[in-house]
Amino acid sequence: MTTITKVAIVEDNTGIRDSLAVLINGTDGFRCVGAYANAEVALKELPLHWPDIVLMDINLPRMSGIECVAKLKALRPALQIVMLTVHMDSDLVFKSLRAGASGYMLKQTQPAEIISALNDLLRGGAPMTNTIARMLVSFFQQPTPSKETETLTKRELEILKHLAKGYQYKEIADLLSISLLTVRTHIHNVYEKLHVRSRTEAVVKFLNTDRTF
Amino acid sequence: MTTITKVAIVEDNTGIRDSLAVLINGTDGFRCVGAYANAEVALKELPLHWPDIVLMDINLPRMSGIECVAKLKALRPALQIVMLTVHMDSDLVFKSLRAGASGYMLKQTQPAEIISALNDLLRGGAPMTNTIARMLVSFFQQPTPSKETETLTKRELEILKHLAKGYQYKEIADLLSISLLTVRTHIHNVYEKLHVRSRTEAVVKFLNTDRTF
DNA sequence: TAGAAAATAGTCCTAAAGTACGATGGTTGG
DNA sequence: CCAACCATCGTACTTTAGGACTATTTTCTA
Repeated sequence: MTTITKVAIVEDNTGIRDSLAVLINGTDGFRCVGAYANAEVALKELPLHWPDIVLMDINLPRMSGIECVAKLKALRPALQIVMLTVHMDSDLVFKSLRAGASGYMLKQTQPAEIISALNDLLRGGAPMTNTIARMLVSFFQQPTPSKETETLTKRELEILKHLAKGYQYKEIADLLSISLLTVRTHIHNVYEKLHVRSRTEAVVKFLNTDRTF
Repeated sequence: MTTITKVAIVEDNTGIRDSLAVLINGTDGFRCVGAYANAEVALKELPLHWPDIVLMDINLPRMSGIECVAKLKALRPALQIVMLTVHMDSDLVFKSLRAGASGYMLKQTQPAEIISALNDLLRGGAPMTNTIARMLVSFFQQPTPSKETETLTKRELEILKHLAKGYQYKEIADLLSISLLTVRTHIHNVYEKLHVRSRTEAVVKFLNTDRTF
């Protein structure tokens, strides 16, 4: 069985758009089923014949590619989208991913790599440049230095986790079958160890360090 | 100039450890400068002759590879560490990254790919399997569905951000040069829109959705 | 096994947060 | 132009959180 993967392109530069279309149609197993110059047209046309994958430019006139991704994903969550861009702004990368993009490539990428990115997507991967991979990894590494929560005891950490879920003293006391007063004592100790003075500060500090719950 | 990249191995399985050493020493530009069977020895020996890269097994007797990574990174932040493992548990992946690992590969990876992972690291990348890349991307995508914060007005969002920094009503009022009463009204409206009943709940919801600040 | 650390519980008091209302300009899109 | 929304400020009241202490019982661990 030779399944054809349908790919659509959203890119305002005519030259690049056509090159991509030629590249895709020239590759076995892929077919370009649509090429649009802006987000508005894409949003109107794509739902008529859904492709499997969309190559999306970020810099589009009026509505940005990121906004377009969000809207497309809302309509069809299974759609796979790879962002294409010239610059690699970390802010845009994260926004794209949060909007629902599954990959992020630079426009100057070699044609062969574009194709391997598509194949990667089909195999359940998330194609991206190595710089972007490092950016994502850095996001997780960053919070580590602040090891203040490591000094917390098990019980204190447990209570802090409940705090981070929005429970109030009395609720935590009931959940753990201990006195409200004990809960308060623990929380007081947590505040001292984390050098904070309120629930919210403690929770923020906790969420930024121990993202393991 | 031919710079040699020094690589060390921490792996309890003798066979795998030796294979890796042979592979590395057999590759131009790389040299295996140490191979240790457990975390304790590695922690003792590595600081004597720091390598550029460490290949770290996750499943080690007693102290886990993750803990070892954390300790090594604390001693030498510039050290690059790639985790090696048989299974791909998402929890372990995130914990490894948070501990300071820069890459994450499976043991059954082809020798050639191990080497290309090392090269990727040297070029500033973060070598990982495509499944793991997708896991990282999914982490950012996940929060998106909850679009409740989108209904907030600019002012409400602004105040919510201050709440998320731990400021209290009076401080926010002073910062924005408005009345404490106004702050309270805004926050009250935020609570209604987010369907929460306390600062902490609102902040948690906010941090889980709008990680873009 | 003695000492330290952790978990438990308490009182008294103050400050902050939250609820439930009402009200007034200003802006804006249909 | 008007309805809807937004930002602003207010009163009266209740509830929760937090500070500053003290104190007992468990549970580790050196």
